[in-house]
Amino acid sequence: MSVRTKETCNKHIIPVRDALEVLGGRWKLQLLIHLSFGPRRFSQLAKELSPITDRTLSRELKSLEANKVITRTEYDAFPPVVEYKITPHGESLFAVISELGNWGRAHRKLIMDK
Amino acid sequence: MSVRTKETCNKHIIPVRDALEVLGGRWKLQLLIHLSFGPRRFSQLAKELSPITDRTLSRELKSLEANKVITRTEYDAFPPVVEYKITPHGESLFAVISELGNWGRAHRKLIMDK
DNA sequence: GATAGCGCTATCCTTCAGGATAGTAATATG
DNA sequence: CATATTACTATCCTGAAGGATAGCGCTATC
Repeated sequence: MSVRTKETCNKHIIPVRDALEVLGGRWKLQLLIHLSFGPRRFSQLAKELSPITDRTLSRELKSLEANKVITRTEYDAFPPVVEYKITPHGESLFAVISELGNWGRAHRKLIMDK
Repeated sequence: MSVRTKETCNKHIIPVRDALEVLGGRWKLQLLIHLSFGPRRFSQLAKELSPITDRTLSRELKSLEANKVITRTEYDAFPPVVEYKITPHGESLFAVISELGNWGRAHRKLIMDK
């Protein structure tokens, strides 16, 4: 352990932020969970996550893909067929999601009880 | 396990969201980490988290207090003395913060390499 | 009497995530 | 020839988070 400069603090904080960013926003978590049940096509996700808009779904998928948490596979067909699928790296997120859920349940209990 | 209706999905998602909300935003995580080194006064936090504004610091502290993650203690003095301190419930967050950090570090490595 | 110190609150402003709506390419089907 | 289908993109708009700046109550010190 080194001294508590702003820099050493940030070194601890940045990876936490990175993780929070991957999960952040209104849709990424839901998206991930739906994809955890198996690969999905764009329109299928749009239905399952309704009322998400196409624009937003498209952006969120790109963000997850950029973070290598899902893959995008395009098949040569018309109308287009594109499949989204969780990567092993994406799977590894579920351990921490489950920890967040455990804390969240304890939290809810504490807050609710008087 | 029950069927995968929107409702059962949400039941899993909501506590995760609760946890993410407690940590969310630009400052709460930093605030928590600084408080993990010991109780702090308002102006002390303002300096340590500079360039946070008073307005924002005040709101963030209230949010953490409402979530019972910190306590606020007011001493009878002038100029005012107010002390903020992590609760045991707040301490319990650090386990999941550390998990987030671990995933974040692995993530950064994966994304950076090639 | 002016100024400083602490822990705020009030007002105004900017930024940005995400919603609403519409349009596109290329083919198949009626 | 019109229409449907799929996976998007383009444009415009709203609401909410958070920044900038100023002020307040009460006392102590110069």
